[in-house]
Amino acid sequence: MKYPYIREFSSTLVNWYYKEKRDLPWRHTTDPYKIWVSEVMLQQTRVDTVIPYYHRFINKYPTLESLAYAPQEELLKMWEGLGYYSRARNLQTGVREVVEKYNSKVPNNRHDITKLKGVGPYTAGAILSIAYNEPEHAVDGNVMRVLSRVLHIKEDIALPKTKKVFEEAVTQLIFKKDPGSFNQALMDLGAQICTPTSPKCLLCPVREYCLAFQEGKPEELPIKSKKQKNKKIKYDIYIAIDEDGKYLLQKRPSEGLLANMWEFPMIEIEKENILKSYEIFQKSYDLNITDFLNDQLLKFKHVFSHLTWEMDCHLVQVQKTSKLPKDSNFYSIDEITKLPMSVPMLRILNILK
DNA sequence: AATTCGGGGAT
DNA sequence: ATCCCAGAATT
Repeated sequence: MKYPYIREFSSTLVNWYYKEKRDLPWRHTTDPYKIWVSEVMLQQTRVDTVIPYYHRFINKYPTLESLAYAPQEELLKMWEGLGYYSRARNLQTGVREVVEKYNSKVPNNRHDITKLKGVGPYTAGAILSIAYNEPEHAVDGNVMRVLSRVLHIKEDIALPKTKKVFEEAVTQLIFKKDPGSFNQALMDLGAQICTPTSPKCLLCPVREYCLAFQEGKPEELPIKSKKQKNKKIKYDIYIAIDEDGKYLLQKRPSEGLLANMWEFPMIEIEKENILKSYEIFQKSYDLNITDFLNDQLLKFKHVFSHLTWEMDCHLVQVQKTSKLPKDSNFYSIDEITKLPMSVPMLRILNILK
């Protein structure tokens, strides 16, 4: 399609951004490493959530090298509560690649930077445009919403191939004097004005260039199809205390959900189970429950994006055993506090404190 | 192309 | 409850 107001749209948008942009921590630097950290944290995560994590993370790991040499458990602890923990592991992998293969210089072209672990099309474009002033697209959900309205694009944004349409659009629209500001302006507009529901069109600096506003129904765009189904899994959680008052913890596998994070032992409740869950627990950890201290310590749900855990927590006294399974051990509360744990496990830990 | 990965805030 | 957020990796 032809969109006749490219120059006016782009300069108007950027001028609005210069005047109205939010004062965010990562907007005080052009260090590609720090921009990288911020962009990874911001993946599927709100600005307000990221800000305190960003400060603490940069304070702890101010340089590529400091992150490259950090112990993974310490890194995960820094990421604790932020979610999508593979982002942290992939970021460290990517940072190590830069230190080793690129002499600690973050690549300044899409070909090389996209090869880095955890750096996809969006993050590549964000780093290149913001840190290196390169005219590269950075299309996220925000940008697709804004441009679906401005350009009246009715293709399903849930389909992977649709993103190309927006990437090509940005490539044509981008403000080449200041690509980083242009990309961030699109996102700021999406966050503050062109919101998912009830967009503030009367405050929009580019509404006279917006085809959806002219059509009268900007809130009906973008079009997005699929909704994911949410499976439920029930667990009995065993908070097991030994004779020394220490608690049994299990480290999760190195792949999959909450990889390498610690948790109180979880026994999935399945209908076809013949044994009671406490029997399975005793058998798996090769120990004996000597006392059921509290069979209704805490019962709650935790909702992930693609599944829900229903957790029933039991406090039990156990006899210490010398043959615990791999990656499990007894720890004091102080020791537990230093280990990375998921939010539902932190909730249990808080009850114990 | 579809699924898997967290968690929280807005509606 | 539902949506969606400065997405990427895996299948």
